[in-house]
Amino acid sequence: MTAFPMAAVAATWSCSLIQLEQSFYAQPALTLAQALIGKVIARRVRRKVFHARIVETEAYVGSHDLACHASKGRTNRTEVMFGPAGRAYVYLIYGVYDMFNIVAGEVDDPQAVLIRAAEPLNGWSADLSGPGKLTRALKISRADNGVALTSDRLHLLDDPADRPQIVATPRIGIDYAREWKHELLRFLDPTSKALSSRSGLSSTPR
DNA sequence: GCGTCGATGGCA
DNA sequence: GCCATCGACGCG
Repeated sequence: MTAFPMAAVAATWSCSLIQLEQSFYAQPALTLAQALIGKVIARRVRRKVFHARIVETEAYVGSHDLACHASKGRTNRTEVMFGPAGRAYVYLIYGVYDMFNIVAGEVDDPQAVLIRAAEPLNGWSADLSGPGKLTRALKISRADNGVALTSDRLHLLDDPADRPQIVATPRIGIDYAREWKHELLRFLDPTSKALSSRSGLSSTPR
C-alpha cells in the first residue's frame, strides 16, 4: 500500500518542531505574550499527547499592573509568579474554571502570560476557544500550578515555519483595573477561527 | 445576533 | 465581597 503508517506520519510532523527551553520564557511578559502566538502546547494525558497551536494570549506585566494578581501583593496564590520564568501559574476563577498562565520575566518581578485560546493540531478535535474551555479540554488544573514547562507532561514547541500575523487589543474581563484596562496587552492571530468568543474577532467574516 | 444573568469557591 | 468565564435564556 502507499499509505504511511500513522506513527510514521506523526513522527515526521513533530520532527519539524523544537521544544522551547527555559531561557525562552525569561523575557518580559509583553514580548513573551507575542512570541507565544503560533507556539504549540504539548500536553500529555496518560499515554497520549495532545498538540494545540496558541492563537490568543494576554500579558500581565508586573506588580504595578492593576490587572495582575500580584498587584495585591505576594501571597500563597501568586507565589509562583515571583519565581523563575517558564513555570505554570494555574488558578481558579469564578469558582469554576482553571486559568493557565506561563510565568515570565525575572525572579521577584511577577509577570505572566495568560493562554486564552488555541486550535487543536494533528487531527485531534476540541473547542479551545477560551481560557476556561482550553484548560478543561487539556485537563490543566491547579494540580499543575508551579510545574516547569520543560516537563514531559506539559511543555511548548516551536514551529520555525509558523510566522503568524499578530494583532494587539485591550485585555478581557478586567474593568476594575482603571487605566490598565485600555492597555493593548492582548495578542491574537486574526486569521484564526479559534479565538475566544469575547475577542471581538471570532465571528468576524473574512 | 446580542445583552443579561447565575453558578461556584478560593482568596484577601 | 470580589473576580483574567461560560453557557443558557430571553428578546426579536
